[in-house]
Amino acid sequence: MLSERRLQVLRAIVQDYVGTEEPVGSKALTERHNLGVSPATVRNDMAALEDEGYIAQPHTSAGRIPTDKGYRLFVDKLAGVKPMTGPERRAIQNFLDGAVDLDDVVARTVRLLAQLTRQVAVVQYPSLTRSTVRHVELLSLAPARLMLVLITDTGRVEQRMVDCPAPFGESSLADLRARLNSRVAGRRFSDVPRLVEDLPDAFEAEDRGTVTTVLSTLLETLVEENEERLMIGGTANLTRFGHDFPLTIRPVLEALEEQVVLLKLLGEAGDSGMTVRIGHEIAHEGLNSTSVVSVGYGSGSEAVAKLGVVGPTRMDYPGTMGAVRAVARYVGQILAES
Amino acid sequence: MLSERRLQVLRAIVQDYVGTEEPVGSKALTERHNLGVSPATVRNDMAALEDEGYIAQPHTSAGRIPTDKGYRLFVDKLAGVKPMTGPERRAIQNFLDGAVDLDDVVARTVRLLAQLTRQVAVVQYPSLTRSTVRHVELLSLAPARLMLVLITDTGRVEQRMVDCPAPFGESSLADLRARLNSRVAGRRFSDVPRLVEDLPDAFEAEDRGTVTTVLSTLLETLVEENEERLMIGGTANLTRFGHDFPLTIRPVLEALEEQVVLLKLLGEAGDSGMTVRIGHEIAHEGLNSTSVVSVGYGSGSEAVAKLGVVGPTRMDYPGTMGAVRAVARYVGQILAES
DNA sequence: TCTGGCACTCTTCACATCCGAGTGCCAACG
DNA sequence: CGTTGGCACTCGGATGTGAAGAGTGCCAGA
Repeated sequence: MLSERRLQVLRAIVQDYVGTEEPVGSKALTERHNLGVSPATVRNDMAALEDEGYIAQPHTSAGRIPTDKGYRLFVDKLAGVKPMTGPERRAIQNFLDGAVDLDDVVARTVRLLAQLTRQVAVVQYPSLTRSTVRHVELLSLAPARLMLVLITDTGRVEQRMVDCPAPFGESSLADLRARLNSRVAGRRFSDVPRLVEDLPDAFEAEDRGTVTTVLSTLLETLVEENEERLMIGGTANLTRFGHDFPLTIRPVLEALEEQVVLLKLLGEAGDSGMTVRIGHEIAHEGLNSTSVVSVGYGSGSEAVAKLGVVGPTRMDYPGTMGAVRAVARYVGQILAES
Repeated sequence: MLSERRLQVLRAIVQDYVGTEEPVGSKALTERHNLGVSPATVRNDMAALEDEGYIAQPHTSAGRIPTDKGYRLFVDKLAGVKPMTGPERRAIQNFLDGAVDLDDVVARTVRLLAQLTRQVAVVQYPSLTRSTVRHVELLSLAPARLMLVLITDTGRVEQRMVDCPAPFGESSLADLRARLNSRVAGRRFSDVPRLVEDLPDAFEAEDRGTVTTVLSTLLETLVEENEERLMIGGTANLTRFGHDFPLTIRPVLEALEEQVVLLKLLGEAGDSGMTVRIGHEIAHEGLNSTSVVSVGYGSGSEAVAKLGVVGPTRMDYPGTMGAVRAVARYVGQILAES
């Protein structure tokens, strides 16, 4: 087991390395942190830490840098979440309050996160599956062609074309619209299938085909999780990554363009609380030298989507976690209000 | 005036430089292009071209590279648009045909353009102002709260909340909905203001306030050009830019995140035909070492939005222009069908 | 007007060198 | 047993030198 002081040494190494971006040696450590021991002692501790795999040296006769395992220990045991200051909180709130619609909320959130953390921000649009239906609208575009519009409580709107098997009269349409809304408005998506199950029975035989088609289109829309979208921003911050550019940055940019990868990444994170994944803990190869800090956010007590940042493993974890948490909280408030 | 051969020399320089990314010298030129003259002659021509500002040498005793002015001449006079091959066209069409909705069309277009040109692709969502109204829907969310949903012929949907000055009955709502649609459905956005001008007169005094509010919200939505969105992709291709990375790539990434900049850029381009802007012809500073090839696309004969690519000034102009034009054409077809 | 020749300029690369930061080990000390 | 100072050792990075090569500009001649 690692002694208390060794943990302190590890913490100091992480902090210094995050600050300077350069391998940190024993002498510098004793100077910048008053550990109360000599460089020689620190060297012994470092050797032990290296044996355990928490730190490594890039070359012989260079300082040490933390390994993924080292960062993991740092995040889990050695560091807390650095709360935002009062002015910062206020700035966040002000900035988000200016949003006019859902797109704008998401866009502002991305910019805010990117600015606060100086890293790449990723914000998932509020997901359909966990939200509730505000309204379902049916429009007749042509005798046998309908448009289905679904409006959610988070302000999201989805539309689908429906080709009817048979012409569908205006009165039937009004009837269906009314019945549909009385059953599903205000309900959670997951409850909808059950609620509309027997709806076709209420209609004449000739309309039943159309009703069934409409319903199945509606259900498809509801479960269409792969339609989940996300917005990313702050990619320019990638240029602060390392000094050996093209190789470092390209795979990350490529991964960021693969929305599937990002969605999977966010999806894998625990549903509650903040999740930090470090370096090789991330399955995707291109992101092996990055860390991802993500958290769920939502309008109520429950998360409806996730947001987070992607940055170098060498990042300021406490600060980043603080910013992510704060932003998620305020976005949740904004969504609840609207 | 430049002689015919000097123009050929310029063309050869551009082609070689685009291919090799290295300054091109007189000897290499005569070897790769059979100009029928000796290196010494080419040297004289090069000196003349340099005097005129079409080419420059990075250092004494290096080959020449084209200047912005040189590229401009090349694009205007020396090169055509390289058409896509048959298989390429088919691949484009197949890929775009798979799209399920507007978002998907745009997303696919971006990916396609990025892949074809190996550069950064920018696609503007079909703009509101030039399209026509398919349907306007009004929903009552609360006694004095409406939701206005606008559906365009390009499949785009915009929604807005409307707070009414006074409660608005269901029958009035149905009335307004019907009147509104009979007037504006199928009309162009630009005609809408005129068409609904006298609509409030048809209502009772008590409802007039609400009707006016609804109308002004509708008009706001129509003119809200700043709401114009765009999608970008292929940023990973930036890593192929130059070898002196961070400095080259950062300002570009920053500019790409400023949607305002990009929208302005696309907006400035001529309405019809393809526009190529090269290097310093672009006002925005961060994009001074890039070129932008853009073109309008639309469902009919008229453009409803623009798309294009951003790449290094040293790009394959004929090929890029061919890809951009082809993609724009097919996207137009897809939009017209849906 | 084109061509071959020639001297000149610079960049690039490889190689050798030097300096210093940082380590590991060891013997001594409390 | 943990801590400390000393010391030899290792490498990486910076610096300098020299040779090679590419490319130019200019000039005299066809």
